[in-house]
Amino acid sequence: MKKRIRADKIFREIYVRLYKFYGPRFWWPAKTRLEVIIGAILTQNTSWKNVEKAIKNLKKHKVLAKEKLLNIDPVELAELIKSSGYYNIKSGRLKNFITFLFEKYEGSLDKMFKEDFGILRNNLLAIKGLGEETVDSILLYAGQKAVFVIDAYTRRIFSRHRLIHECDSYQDIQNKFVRNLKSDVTLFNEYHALIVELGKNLCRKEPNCNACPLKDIPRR
DNA sequence: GACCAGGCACATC
DNA sequence: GATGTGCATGGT
Repeated sequence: MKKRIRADKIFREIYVRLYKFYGPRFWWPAKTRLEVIIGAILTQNTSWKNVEKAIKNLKKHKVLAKEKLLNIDPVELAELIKSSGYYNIKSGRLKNFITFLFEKYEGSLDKMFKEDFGILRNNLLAIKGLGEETVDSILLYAGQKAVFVIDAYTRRIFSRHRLIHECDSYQDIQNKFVRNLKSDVTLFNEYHALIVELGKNLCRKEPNCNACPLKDIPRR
């Protein structure tokens, strides 16, 4: 009878392999917490390169500031973030977040992140346009909270190794990561960033490529 | 020109 | 609860 390898060993091994292969990712690629949050919203179903252009444009027009975002006309904002796609929708989503921040936390990210974790996560999820992935990215990368972010790459890669089912709910997949890893902000930060790196480089083009750092990870 | 990218809301069944 | 659709640019 073949001995079944413990899931936590595999989750750990995948992390170690990716880290050795790609090295630290220094995520999130942003200078401020506000920039992280804006990036998290703009990158919804969009390549990061297109988001970078939009953020650069916001900086150029000196709009990358809370009060400015609060007061700018949504149509004007949409124009500035055009390169990130879905610009009308995303302009509204940025507005929704910033309005929430001022109404609930007097425009202070410090106050917001001092909120009880469970309450904050639910508050953020109640904002129209912020789903689980966006909210968890904000909590982890802007708020330094130990939350594991699940995205399309995570689903694809981990279902391929039969550690999850691709159709599992977000919550189910997240629970699986949390159960099998030490709860640690730095680990969660790096792990998700490494998954994205792998996903961007190899995942679609050559799923069984020999150069893949996970090529002989045991499948369950 | 087709396909994809670090999602989400909403309609319909 | 599952499934389908609209939102849109820019790179390959």
